[in-house]
Amino acid sequence: MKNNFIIPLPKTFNLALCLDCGQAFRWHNDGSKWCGVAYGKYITIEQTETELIFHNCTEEDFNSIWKNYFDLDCDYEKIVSEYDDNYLKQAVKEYNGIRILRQDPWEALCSFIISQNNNIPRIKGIIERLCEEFGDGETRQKTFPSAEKLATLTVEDLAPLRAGFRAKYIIDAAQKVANGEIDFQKIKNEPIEFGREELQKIKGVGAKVAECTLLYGFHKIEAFPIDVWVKRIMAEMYPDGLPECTKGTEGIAQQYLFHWRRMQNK
DNA sequence: ACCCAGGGTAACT
DNA sequence: AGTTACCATGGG
Repeated sequence: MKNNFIIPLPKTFNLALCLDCGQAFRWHNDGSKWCGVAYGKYITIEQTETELIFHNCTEEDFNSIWKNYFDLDCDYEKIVSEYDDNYLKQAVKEYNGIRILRQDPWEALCSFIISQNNNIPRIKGIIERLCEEFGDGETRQKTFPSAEKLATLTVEDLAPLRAGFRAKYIIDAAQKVANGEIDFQKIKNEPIEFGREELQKIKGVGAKVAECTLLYGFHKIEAFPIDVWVKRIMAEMYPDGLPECTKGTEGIAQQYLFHWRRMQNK
């Protein structure tokens, strides 16, 4: 039985919002704790009034995985405090504490390929079946299968996922990543425009999926994915474009606006 | 039964 | 260069 690792609740941090605002698809709430897998590790996390509790977690795992995953070195308070726009201020007022998770690039790419023309509950289902079928580890705690693993499979092998027309896109992405045709290290280091062009060489990856991959998988926070909800936001609120205060951190504004606008319809 | 979903592709004008 | 049908599947 390992010990828990506990830190004071960071400023501008809300665990439930981070994990359930449509950027990551492998987390679920069991009542008080959030359970999920990232970077090959299963964990349960709990947010209290004053603390963040990482259950069965060593200090080493916190420092090498979770501190980075939750982007704890980034000063979100400073970023959202510079919003001088009424819509953004309202979104932050209602949903303060959303952060852009630093997800694994391959998981982000594969997840958002699956997301196309799909709804979030079903995206989660397909990804869950993908991990259960082809990931490693214990049931319900399996790792996200690597590109190398998926590159050995065929479209027919993916039938149990019920991913529809997306199956062929998953295979193509896995092959191009596994054989080095797509170089994640270079995408990480080069300006965002390189990643945009590179990722769209994959079948089934267009502007939007590329943008999501760059934002969530490579932490290019200037990326600005435009899905049907953001399209509505732009038409309804920003016909002349985003306000100046979001320059350079458009992806963070996007996440607040996306979640805010989606919640309005419920 | 119907419309829609964190879109992309290919085949049209 | 700018539209549009079609793609699998299932949630609401």
